[in-house]
Amino acid sequence: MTKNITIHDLAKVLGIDSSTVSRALSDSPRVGAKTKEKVKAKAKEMGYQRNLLASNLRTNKTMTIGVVVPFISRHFFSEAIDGIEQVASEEGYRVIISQSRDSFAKEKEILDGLFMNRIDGLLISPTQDTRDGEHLNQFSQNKIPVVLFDRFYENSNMSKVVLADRKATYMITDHLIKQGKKKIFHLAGDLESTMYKERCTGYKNALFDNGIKYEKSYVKSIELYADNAVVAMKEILEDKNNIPDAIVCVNDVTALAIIKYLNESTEYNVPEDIAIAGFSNEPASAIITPGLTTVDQHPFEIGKTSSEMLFEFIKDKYSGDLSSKTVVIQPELIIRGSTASKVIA
Amino acid sequence: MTKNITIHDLAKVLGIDSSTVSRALSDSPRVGAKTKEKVKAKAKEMGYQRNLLASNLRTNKTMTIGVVVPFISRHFFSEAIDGIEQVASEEGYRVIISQSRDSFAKEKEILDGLFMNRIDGLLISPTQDTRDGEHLNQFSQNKIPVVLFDRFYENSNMSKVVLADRKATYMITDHLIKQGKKKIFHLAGDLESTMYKERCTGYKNALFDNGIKYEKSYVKSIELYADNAVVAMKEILEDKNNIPDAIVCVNDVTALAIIKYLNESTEYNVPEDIAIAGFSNEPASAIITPGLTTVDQHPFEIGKTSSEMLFEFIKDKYSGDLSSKTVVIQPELIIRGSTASKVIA
DNA sequence: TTGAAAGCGCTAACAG
DNA sequence: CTGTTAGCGCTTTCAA
Repeated sequence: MTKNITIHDLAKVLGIDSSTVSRALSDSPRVGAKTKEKVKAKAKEMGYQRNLLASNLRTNKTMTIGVVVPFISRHFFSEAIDGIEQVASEEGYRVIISQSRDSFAKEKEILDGLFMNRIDGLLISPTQDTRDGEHLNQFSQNKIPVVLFDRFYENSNMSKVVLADRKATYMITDHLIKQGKKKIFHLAGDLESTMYKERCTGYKNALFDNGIKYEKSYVKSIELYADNAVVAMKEILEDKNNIPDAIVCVNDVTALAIIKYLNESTEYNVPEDIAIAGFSNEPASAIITPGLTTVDQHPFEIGKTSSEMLFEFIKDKYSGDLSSKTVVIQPELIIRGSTASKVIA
Repeated sequence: MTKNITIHDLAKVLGIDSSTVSRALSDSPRVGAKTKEKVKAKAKEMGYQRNLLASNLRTNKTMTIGVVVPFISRHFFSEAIDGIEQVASEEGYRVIISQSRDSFAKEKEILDGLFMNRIDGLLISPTQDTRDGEHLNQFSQNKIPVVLFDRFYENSNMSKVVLADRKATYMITDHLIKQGKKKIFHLAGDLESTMYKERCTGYKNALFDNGIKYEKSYVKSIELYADNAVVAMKEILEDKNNIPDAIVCVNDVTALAIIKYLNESTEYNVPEDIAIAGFSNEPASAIITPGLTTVDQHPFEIGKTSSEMLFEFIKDKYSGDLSSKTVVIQPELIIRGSTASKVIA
């Protein structure tokens, strides 16, 4: 191990004090121009690389933010991370990314680790099971700003950037109604979760505003995997007297699976017999035939916005209150063939 | 800012020395059981959180690895990162993830930053433009292990985990030939890049081994975006006397775009008239109709394997040489409808 | 404009 | 089993 060279090594070689070297390297105005040059030249020559561990310990800043998401590889999160990383990198910050795999215990562990590493700020999209922000207190108490994004828990007064989930499903459902659909089912996720509850509410509200009676039995709550969606669809089709003419799915994966299933293995066609709508605008939704009507969550923008908010807080550290702030990102309805009305189709 | 409490605070309260506290907290065998308990209880009571900056500075280890990829949100990389993060987390390491956006300058900047943060190991999938490993020397010189994954540069003697790219396109091309295709084009990427060159070689070799003459004009090198693929396809179709019966695309995005274009806007159908094959097995390739024949790169496994290799090196730090090691991941041919032969179709 | 000196919070000899 | 002591490499008063 070639010993890393330090400011003391530089100082010795140059015959000056290490504090001067330190100042020179950080462009302090309190050091002579010639000295500065000499120091920098020597530093480059000797391949000096500042030890940020020492620097951070001293200054109690790390220029690093933590990001915690349930699953890194999910389209939504990887796009959001892209946005976060971009902003952070412009601000000169590094990003530590961890995934909780939707385990509350792991999330807690990660947060402790990040705290011990003295991150300057935290962006987190909490676990499904995260029902309160107890484990985030260590950050707030030490004036380390926290911004939640996408997911959050109720009664939280922390700052957050979220999608107008309710509005999104409202837009979709309303669109279906305008296409002439009457019997609209909703394939929901876990209704204990704030997010899926909101989406369900959007669906209900759209029905209500259009004078359509809400039928509780039209809402099927499942674990959101492709296979489960097909199973649920089969069950729905068993009641021949009660075949839906549209289904509002709470994500794209289930919607895509249902389209494939209906078109390839049943007598029902999409969209002629049953219209299908998804949620997320994943890449595949533009590829399938017919194209999947869905809603774009603008994940990159959510990441970017939450990250920008975080840096506002980081910079305001001394000036202001870290009072709760909420930004709501607007969904965008993407209309494709899977919900075309019979007339148009 | 509630001042963070330190081992000294604990020591004072308990009336013992801070070094004993330190030992107790790290479960050193050289401290009494009762003392250990007392210390730990007090630590929990007072909400003590170890300052890893100080610890790391002292031990010269950070329990952190760096990961650098061109684009975080690309399916391949986000899956690979998933694998990396999983292994790292099991090993008790944190992961700093950065994206170079395929800019060599940014990559260099990132690496300097990671070095200054004294990461314990580095996983990197270099930029297209990275032609040598000069900027990686600071790591190797300080015995910080580096593992390249997916991409690498030629003449590098660094350890790496890569896909058998050449074999992958060989398998695809061979499959097409077995399906009776004779006039097989290749839609390639930048042929200056090692990876795309390899893929092109696989295509050529398969032709050769099957006694089919290689026609230089059948290889079109483009920037790999959907739009460009369609443009290239149009150009190809202009020569009515020379319509291909199959196209080996160097990625899925271009293949998907071409299938959509051919089936929706031309007289040619996939696979009856022209068979199309992709590369990557992205989610959408299973969704499109017909399904896209492609090759799975096992990105998660590539990430996992490279990460495991890195930790081997990290642990071997004192025992052994960091000699160059290469693991080649085998591609998996995924056959779907887009290359079905006329007979079968 | 520069130097001297202290200390961030922790760990690890060494000593007892 | 526990305490003393030194120091990781840096920044930052304070003094000159």
